Amino acid sequence: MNDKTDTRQQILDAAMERIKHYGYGKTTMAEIARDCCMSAGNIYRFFASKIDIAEAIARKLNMEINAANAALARGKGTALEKMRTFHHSALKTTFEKLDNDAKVLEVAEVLANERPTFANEELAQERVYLVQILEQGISEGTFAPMKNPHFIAEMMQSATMKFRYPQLWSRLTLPQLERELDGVMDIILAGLTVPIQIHESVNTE
Amino acid sequence: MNDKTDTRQQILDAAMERIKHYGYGKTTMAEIARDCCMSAGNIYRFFASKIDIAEAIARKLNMEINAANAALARGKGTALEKMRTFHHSALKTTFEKLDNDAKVLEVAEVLANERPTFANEELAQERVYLVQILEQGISEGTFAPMKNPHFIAEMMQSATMKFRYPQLWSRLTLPQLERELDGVMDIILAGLTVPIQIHESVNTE
DNA sequence: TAACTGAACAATTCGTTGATCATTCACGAA
DNA sequence: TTCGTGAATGATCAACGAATTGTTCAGTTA
Repeated sequence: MNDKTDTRQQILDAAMERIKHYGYGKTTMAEIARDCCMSAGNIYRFFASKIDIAEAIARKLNMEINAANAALARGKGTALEKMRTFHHSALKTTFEKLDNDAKVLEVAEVLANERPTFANEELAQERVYLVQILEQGISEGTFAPMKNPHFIAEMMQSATMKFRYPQLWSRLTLPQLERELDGVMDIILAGLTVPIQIHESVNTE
Repeated sequence: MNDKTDTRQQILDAAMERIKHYGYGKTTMAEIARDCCMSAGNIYRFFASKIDIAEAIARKLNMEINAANAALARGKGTALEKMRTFHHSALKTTFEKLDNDAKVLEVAEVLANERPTFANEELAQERVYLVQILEQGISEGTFAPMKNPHFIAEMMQSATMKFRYPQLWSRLTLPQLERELDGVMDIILAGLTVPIQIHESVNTE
């Protein structure tokens, strides 16, 4: 059983190395196999398809981010500070990935196309930490009590969606984006200090 | 001089008709010319390029939207109502365009690539109306006085960015999107009732 | 039995070629 | 001069056979 996970890991390492250098598209199963001194066919005993290898890699990277977010959520600091830090480091991580090696972005793009639910899983996981921070803020008295913190977390993700998609940053620098994110957070955090009004339905006709 | 604008308009009409039916890519200059009983070369006496025709069409459509927004901004109703209506009709318009004929979206995409500043111009125009509504809200006492309404308007656009890009709506229905937009607006509008705190700088390291 | 191979197959990409199209321009008609 | 033509040009696109690559599987090895 340990053999099995070892070989699996070996394949993942070889794939990660190649993808970092050449990108997902230019990395072939035969090459990954050669790096592992095995046949291409044998890889399929460990991964059902090429895209599954990419997914496994992404899942690993995300686990690190989630661990950092978990630490942030339960660590020292006010809920306000944590909220800002949370979103700022998400932005910074994405930006630096884009800056250093665009290869990571290629994987993200392919994954978004072929595994449409994967990004949603990630967002759902992130919301767990957002809810923790929201609840801390409520018990601190910074945030007004809210009926459904999970829904609020979803809305926060919605409002900061722009900062997740490099395609939407037409030539903006990191400082510009950070300033913009700060502005959005100013409004949102102010909004959370007030009891949220349930809106009346709006007629757009 | 009137001949000139007439011919120009004739070209625009023919182009719009063809693009609506066949899309931008599948509409050729020769076809537009034929519809106008002229040679393809002659079109270039009125438009510098094919993409300029698309831009002129988009500019025309946007003028209508801007007129509606201007009417909304100066019309009856509270600032809160107007803010919601403003964003809801933007969403609804985009959604319906997507639903009815995806051809319009093709034009938007090509335009975004070849005329990167065009979308920014549109956003800037939209902000003019947002600022008017914000100022109405301030004088009504609904919104807290703010140092820079124009910046706030920019942040509102940032936070509602998701609702402008159909590519980000992975199979969401209009009611789902509307509910989400309502949630985001709930938080933002709540935030605007409170004096915005200037955030402290955040260290993400 | 479990791990693995390599040939076979199907799907996708690639490279070439011919056609189409946007754009230009020398020239003609009004 | 103004409005227009239509042929020439170079860029882009579509088509299609060839090559590459992802995936499967009968069979070999240990």
